Amino acid sequence: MSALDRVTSIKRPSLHEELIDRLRTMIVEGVLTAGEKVPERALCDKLGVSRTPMREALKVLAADGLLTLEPNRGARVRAITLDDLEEVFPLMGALEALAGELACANITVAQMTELRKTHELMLECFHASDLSGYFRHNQRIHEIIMQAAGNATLSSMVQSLAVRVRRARYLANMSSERWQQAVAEHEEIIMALDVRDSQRLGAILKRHLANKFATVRQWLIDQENTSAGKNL
Amino acid sequence: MSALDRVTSIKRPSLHEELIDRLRTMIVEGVLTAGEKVPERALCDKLGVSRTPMREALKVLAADGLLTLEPNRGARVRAITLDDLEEVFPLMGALEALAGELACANITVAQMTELRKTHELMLECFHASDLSGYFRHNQRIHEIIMQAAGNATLSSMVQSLAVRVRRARYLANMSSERWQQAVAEHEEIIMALDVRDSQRLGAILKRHLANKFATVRQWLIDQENTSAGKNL
DNA sequence: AATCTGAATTTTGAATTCATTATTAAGTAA
DNA sequence: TTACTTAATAATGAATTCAAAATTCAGATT
Repeated sequence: MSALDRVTSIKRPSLHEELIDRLRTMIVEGVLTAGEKVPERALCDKLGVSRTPMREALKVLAADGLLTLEPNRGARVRAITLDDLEEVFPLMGALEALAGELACANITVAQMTELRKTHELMLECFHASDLSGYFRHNQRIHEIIMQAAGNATLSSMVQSLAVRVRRARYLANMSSERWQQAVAEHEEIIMALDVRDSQRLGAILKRHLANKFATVRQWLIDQENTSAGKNL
Repeated sequence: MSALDRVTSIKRPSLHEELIDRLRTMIVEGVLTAGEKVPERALCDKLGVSRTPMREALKVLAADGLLTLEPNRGARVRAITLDDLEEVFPLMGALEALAGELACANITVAQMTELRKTHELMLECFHASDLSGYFRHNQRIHEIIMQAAGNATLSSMVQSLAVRVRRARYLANMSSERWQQAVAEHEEIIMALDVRDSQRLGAILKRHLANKFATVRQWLIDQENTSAGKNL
């Protein structure tokens, strides 16, 4: 095998794919807020593309559940409702549980090491009350588990659901007790993975998600009360 | 409430949505066979639409995993590989299990009645060796359970995965023992639902899917052996 | 003033056009 | 022949154009 074989081909992602990413990010970060109409023309001008690839991207994001397309009336950012959350969280729970079970069977030593390392870093952030750092490491931990599960289809499904939930800036809403609980759950996760107890890990992850749901749910309720109608 | 309120608005689905359905069906029914390049121009002519909505549809189907887009080289129908099946079936198992658990909590008397009725019809087809009738009723049973679960997000995810698997015409491959086993599993499903035993139902459905996997897997292996390389 | 009507404007859906990149075909040299 | 160029053709990706639908807004009517 020559060194040339390792040279990957130049990939210039097509415009519509780039737009899918850009728009998704804009939605997650709240640049495009829920309920709002997507200003197609303005976005095209701002991003320097024509309407064709933009509209292709909108179609894909709509199929993914981030937007709704109203016939002859353009796209709207889909709002997160309580009903949505009640649909999404049991699903996430089941999928994360599956990921955990698969990870028990497949996780490598290197991955286990990175997991422990990341967990340590997360703990430090917790003790330093560094919420955003905590969030980052927390996310990474779930990524490692998902990666260890080795199921790309599962991964992309969870990813898609996670995006829908992540738009909620619910973290600030986390009580100190809830935060402690979350950390404790993470300890359990590591332990179960350590002894490859897939049944237990699945159960923990399901519970972990259920508890997370309670936090997000409360955040959403608070949102609706403060800025009536104008939810995320 | 006046009678006018019950008049639903006229919905003319946009071209690209119609195309998504049409193309999906063509892929499931094998009109477009796996590995094959999607003849964009020809399809547009045949269906009487321009390339714009067609390409929008292709983008969506690609995001859904039915096609792959090769830059500057058009779309290809994604082939089902053994690896794919090994990813998809545990997922389907977990999702169907979740659907079963939710259905236990939510299924109505009417739905339970239809379920029993459909099960009876399916049994008749089984005894008459009517494979396609069996397939239809079988599919309907899973639909009823999914409907009873009352989770649209879950439903659409399972739908999307099911389409990917359904392209395999694996049914003809089902041995008489396997067929009997499948029927027995369905009896168990009905019983568990009857007594609302969600844990057991979940387990049965997971097992049911695992067994189905074995059948599809064998079908795929046979395929690869008979028509080498030219798989679905 | 409040509501209704209808023309002007904007936005959307889809066809068309255009530039770029692949594919095929034809010709040339070994 | 076989391999290698290069020209011709076809396809793809994206911008533009055009028709249909929605929205806005000025003026009419009560």
